[in-house]
Amino acid sequence: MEKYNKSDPKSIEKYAKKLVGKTFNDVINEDDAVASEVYESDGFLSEYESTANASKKGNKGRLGQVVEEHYFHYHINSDQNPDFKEAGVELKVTCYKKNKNGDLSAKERVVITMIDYYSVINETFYDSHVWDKCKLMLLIYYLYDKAVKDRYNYRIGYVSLFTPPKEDLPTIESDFNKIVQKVRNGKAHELSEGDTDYLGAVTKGANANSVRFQPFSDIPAKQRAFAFKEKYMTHVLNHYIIPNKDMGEYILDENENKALEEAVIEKVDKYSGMTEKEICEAFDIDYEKKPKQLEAILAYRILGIKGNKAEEFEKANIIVKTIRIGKNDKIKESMSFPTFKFKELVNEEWETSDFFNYLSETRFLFVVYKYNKNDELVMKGCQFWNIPYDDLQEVKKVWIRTKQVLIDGLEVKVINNKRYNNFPGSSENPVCHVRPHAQNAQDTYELPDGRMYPKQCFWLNNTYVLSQIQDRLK
DNA sequence: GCATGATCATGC
DNA sequence: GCATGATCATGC
Repeated sequence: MEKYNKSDPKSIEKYAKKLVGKTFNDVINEDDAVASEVYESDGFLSEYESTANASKKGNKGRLGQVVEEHYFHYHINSDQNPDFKEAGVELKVTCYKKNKNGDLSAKERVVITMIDYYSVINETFYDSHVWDKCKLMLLIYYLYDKAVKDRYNYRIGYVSLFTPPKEDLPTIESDFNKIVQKVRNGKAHELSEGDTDYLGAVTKGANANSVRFQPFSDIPAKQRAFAFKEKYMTHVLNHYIIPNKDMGEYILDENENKALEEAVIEKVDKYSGMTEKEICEAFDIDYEKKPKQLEAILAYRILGIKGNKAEEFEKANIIVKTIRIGKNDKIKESMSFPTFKFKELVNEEWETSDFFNYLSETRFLFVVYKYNKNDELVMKGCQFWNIPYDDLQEVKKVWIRTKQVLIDGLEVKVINNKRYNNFPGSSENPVCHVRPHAQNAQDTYELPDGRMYPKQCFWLNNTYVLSQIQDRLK
């Protein structure tokens, strides 16, 4: 007798839920009789052995194969159909982790399907291949644990069918359109995960040399796949897979039926031209007390958020940055980022470095204010931004120089109790530079040669940031 | 006025 | 206590 009805999603889910609490070794061990039959008749044994060998090398995705072969007993298909074809269900085995504070978060993106640059340009979202593969997924979440040596001993914690909720669909559709538009513009090689909110174009291939042709340009583009981004999957886990979690605050009403970015720009635009003081009055905030970070607070109030956290920004990995343009039409300060550890940076390569990942995966919301003649801050509006491909190549130069300076040994001169160094400065590159970012002189990290030195970070040059602000906001 | 070093303030 | 956003301070 069949253990589940392969044309009924609910039946598949019910059967799959019995996986909760099991490790992958449990799944294999409990599968004795059937498995050996399969191996004998299909020659699966050799294939399984190669799987085991691959997993020792840390090959990912193979845990999914264990569930497919040893629990559902279907052939692994690499064809374009959903895994459970009759039910239209795609199986995704994915990973979550427990943070120090006890919160759970997704450990990885969920890759949906490779992007075929030639066929995707003829698709619209709801008849696209990617929608076909993500509209109904069976998510099997296992807990990542650094202490567990054998990956097959990871334990499955949650199993659930998942359909992207209605309120996310306009945003996901808009993400899809942005990606496809870049391909149509012959810019597939400039795609970046930071271009979009929930659905991203993630690089997929052995290394940076895994490239493909694209239809409207001769420039080879990296292989990429559609994927739900990591932060989006964290949200899915905490709000749909695990019920009853505190729901947080949302910018969009469930029935608003708008893509996130469009809705945000619209809301903020309603206040453009108003002074900070006037916006305070509109929201009953005491301007005379002038709380710190007032500009950031106002941005959230305008978006209908009482606190300083919007669920949509969390799940799209959007960071809000306030920008103040001076009366002289210049931005006074450069833009800082998290500090880096000297000893870690020297062991990184650019393509896999922290800063590369941060810049290419993060999307920013610039909220722009400008000082008027009376020295009042006036709201100009907002824009979403992520670093353009060409500019990221400039950052790469600075990053590589920084690494070389650390390898050669940082040169430090002390003048008037200030330590001057030879990290790349702001006149050296149009896009970014390296500068201290610490609490004080004692707030240090160790250099590769053992000296302690004040924490530093990469900064985007103030002139560069200004050049990225849309004219309508200046 | 700009480049660069230094540090404050807030919130978790 | 620390990360991070924000801004000050100094010298050329």
